[in-house]
Amino acid sequence: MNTYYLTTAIAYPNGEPHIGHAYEYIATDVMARFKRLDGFDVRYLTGTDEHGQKMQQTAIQEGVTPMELATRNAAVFQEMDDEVLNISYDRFIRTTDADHHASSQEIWRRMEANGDIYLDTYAGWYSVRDERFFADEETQVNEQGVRIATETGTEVTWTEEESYFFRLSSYADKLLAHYKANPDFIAPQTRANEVFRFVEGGLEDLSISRTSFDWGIPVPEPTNPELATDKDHVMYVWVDALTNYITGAGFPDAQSELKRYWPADLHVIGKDISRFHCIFWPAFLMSAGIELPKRVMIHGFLNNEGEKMSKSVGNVVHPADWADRYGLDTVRFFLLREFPFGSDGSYSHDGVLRRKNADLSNNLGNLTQRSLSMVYKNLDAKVPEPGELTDQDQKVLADAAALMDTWRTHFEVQDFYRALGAAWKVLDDTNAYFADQQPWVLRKTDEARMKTVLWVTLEIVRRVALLVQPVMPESATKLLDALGVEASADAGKTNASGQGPRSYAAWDTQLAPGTAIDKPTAVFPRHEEE
RNA sequence: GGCUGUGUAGCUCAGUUGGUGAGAGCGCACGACUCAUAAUCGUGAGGUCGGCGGUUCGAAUCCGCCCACAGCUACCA
Repeated sequence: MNTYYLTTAIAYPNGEPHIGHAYEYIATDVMARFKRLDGFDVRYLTGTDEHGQKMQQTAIQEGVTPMELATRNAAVFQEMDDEVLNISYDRFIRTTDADHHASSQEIWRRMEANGDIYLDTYAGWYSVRDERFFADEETQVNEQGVRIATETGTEVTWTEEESYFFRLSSYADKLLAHYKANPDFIAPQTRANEVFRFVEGGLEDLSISRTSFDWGIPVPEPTNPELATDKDHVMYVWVDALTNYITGAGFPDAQSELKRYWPADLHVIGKDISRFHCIFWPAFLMSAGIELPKRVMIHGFLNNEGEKMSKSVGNVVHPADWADRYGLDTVRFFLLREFPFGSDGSYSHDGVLRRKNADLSNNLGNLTQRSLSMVYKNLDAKVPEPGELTDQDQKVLADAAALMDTWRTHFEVQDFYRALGAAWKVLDDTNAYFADQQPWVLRKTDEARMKTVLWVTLEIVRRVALLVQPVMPESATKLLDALGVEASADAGKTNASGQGPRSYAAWDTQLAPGTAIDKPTAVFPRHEEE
């Protein structure tokens, strides 16, 4: 069976999850469910990135240990995945997991064995009060002429500390060659361009350890005596964070049954961390002699009515609030249907409402309801037997049948926006077809023809319902229930979804005449709110 | 400043390698129908395709300049 391994970025759990996190998890979930329904052996990894100075500082402020803080906050993310978003991850990895420690130390050893790690000093703006370094742009010179950290207002001084470095500089050409040979490695193109230009400008070696704090994975004992030191180093968090992707595939256990998943097919990330995934990560892997992931898909940020989401503006949306207000499936649908994945998006209450009422209630929901109602009331609640198909029947059926290939093509590049657009075009046409055929008139004049029209319509609804299971698992399941399609698996939640009447393998298994249906009820009620 | 993009109907956007009179969805107006979730179907509104200039028989689509907006320009994550 073909494997498909995909990941989200792991969240830094020093704050609460917001709709931006949810966006990434949902999109990745949709991709994972799609592949499972399409018969792939899928593994979906998500989790939390728990080390680093900020976690340690936050813990100190709150009077708990870093581990306690991490455990508490990781649980918040995991609960959101489980109880709010219905995310079908296969493992929720925490960078504090024991196997991840082993994995991170092993990739470090391999990079070292390849001669890419050396000991030197790292210089930067250091705040004694905050006990941390600040990047140049995180500092400013105040009115007294003293350089301070913008965030905390404390004085910073130019300081050097011992650090291990990674020879990133020697990987620029190799990276460029890889980008050129693998044009789909980074998407969308505009993000890829940014990465190319950055690398073309030359790369500096990267400081990959810290001695100024200890909340991290210890650097393993060096084998090369020149690297020996009496200081305690922990890994720079990005070394450990990125490595989660191979830990999730069983690294370094050569016997692991998870090994079949590497190289990953897809890393889904936000645009703020493209450099780490498109430059540092492949360089680390090259150094360690590990295959590179096949693709990094970079999504955009969500704006609230065109404005950046921020705590100070007070327009931060909590996923649970949205799910409660509109329904989870509506939220999932909206986020993928409203704007292209890879572009920034803007959401608003009116926008969600329009999508919900127009696309879900009026279009898909009502098409289902009007056709099922006629069957229920006039045809003894049994799926009718179609007669000879007219050109019009065949046209709409063929358009619906073509959606599977269209979706596969678009999903290959995570173009959920166009995939959904194509499906809704078919639904638009089907509503027009239904109105044009006027089955309510045929009821009195030509019952056989009415049966054909109703069967054609229901068959198209079946295909669309089957198709949209990854996007709206709950609602699609209700639609398939209403059509009397025999249940199989779980709408893409597990690999069991790859076969049976609700898998994509059943794409051409048409709706069986004679199937009993229940009294239809609205699957997508219009939005009601005071 | 440099680099990369974007700028098309009220809104969100499509528009292959330049070619019949510039499109879709939503929203809006009017009309039709009544199977259906006050849903659906049809018609329409007539937008200098950011601006100027150029190439061409012909450009939203190529070239140049300009304007506006966004992103990137490394080690907090």
